[in-house]
Amino acid sequence: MSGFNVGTRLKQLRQSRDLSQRELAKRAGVTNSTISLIEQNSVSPSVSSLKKILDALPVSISEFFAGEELANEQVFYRADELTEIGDGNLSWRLVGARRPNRSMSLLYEHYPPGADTGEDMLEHAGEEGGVVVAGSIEISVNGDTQVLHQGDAYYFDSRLPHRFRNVGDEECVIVSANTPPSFAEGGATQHH
Amino acid sequence: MSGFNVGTRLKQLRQSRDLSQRELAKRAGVTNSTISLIEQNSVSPSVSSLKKILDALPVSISEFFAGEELANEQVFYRADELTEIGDGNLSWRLVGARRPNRSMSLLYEHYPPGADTGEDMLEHAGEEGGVVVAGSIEISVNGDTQVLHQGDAYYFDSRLPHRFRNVGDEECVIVSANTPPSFAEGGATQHH
DNA sequence: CATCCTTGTTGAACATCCTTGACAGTATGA
DNA sequence: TCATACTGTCAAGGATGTTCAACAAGGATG
Repeated sequence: MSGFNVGTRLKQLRQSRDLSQRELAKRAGVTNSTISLIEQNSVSPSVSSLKKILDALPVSISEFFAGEELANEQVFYRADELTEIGDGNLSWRLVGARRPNRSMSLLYEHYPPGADTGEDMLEHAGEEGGVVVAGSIEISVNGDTQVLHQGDAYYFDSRLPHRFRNVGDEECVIVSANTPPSFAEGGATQHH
Repeated sequence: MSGFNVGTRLKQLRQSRDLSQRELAKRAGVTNSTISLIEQNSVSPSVSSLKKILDALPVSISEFFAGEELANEQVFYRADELTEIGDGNLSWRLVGARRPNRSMSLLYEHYPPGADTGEDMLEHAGEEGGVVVAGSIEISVNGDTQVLHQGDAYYFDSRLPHRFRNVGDEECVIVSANTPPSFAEGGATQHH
């Protein structure tokens, strides 16, 4: 069952946009037969063909493939069920399992006064964003440093070097989300 | 530039896991030649082959393709900069632009007492999760109904029918994240 | 040094994907 | 009714992806 139903997914997307196989094919630069065969799962398209087709919808490839699996998973998490991944310095509570087959990870972060994410700037794949729920925090992204207060928010590409530090004198609470899940790997070297 | 560098990306992933082409090929059930050719971008693999290979890493296909574009985007958002998308009934504040080329959307949600997401159950592609920051909320997912309080959290596949309702007598505040971005499409019909 | 193992690459054969061009089914209108 | 235009499907062959088997380069061992 490695196949994943590419055909059905494509058909849904095409029909939701009210396109005929021929119309989509024309925009994508392939033939209608290609679309037909793929939709019937008669062939497993090459990535290049699929990309051409998705570009014409338009739908990103990652979007196309997002949202497989995941069912019969835990939905609700009581406050004391969140997995603690703090290191004494600061407290991060992860919503859900540590190696979830999920497209993002959700964190409930608590920074005591003076806490930070370490000396080095963090850089990793994915995107992250969050909302400051209480207190204030100093965030540096790609050389730009700002202090955010309650109700403020941030969002950036995690490949940009970044760092968090609580420069206030009260605890800072942030709810944040990262994609792809940063805490998926076993290693503890990579924070945030 | 429709190609996207599949080969380089695969090579990075393989090497980061300290696998040889032959070892990965063996686990994936393909030949080392296939890996070699793909990594050199000499061919654009079929989806089925690529999936076999990624399964062996393991890396999800969507993860593999995630993280293009996005740079020079706004990073920090002051509380009053969040785009309001409430409908009088409840207040949702979106972190970032309305049609971002992003892998998730981040929301600062405020449910007054009695507010809900409407009569019908919501169902859409993607995943969503959140943390209750203040107050309490009743959430139904796939027939399972729970009341979450401050510090509690949730995470589920958005294709499962779901609904939110504030059954308490104080405002409920939630920070939530959705993927893929739910508010990407222009239509206002689809909530959450 | 030779030997052995591993690495990644490549040509020829084979398997699969993709296009060409035709076909049947349905709907609209003259 | 006939014509036209649209829909999706399919067989045959050309184009592309994949395998098999051989090869060269590098490291380790003796």
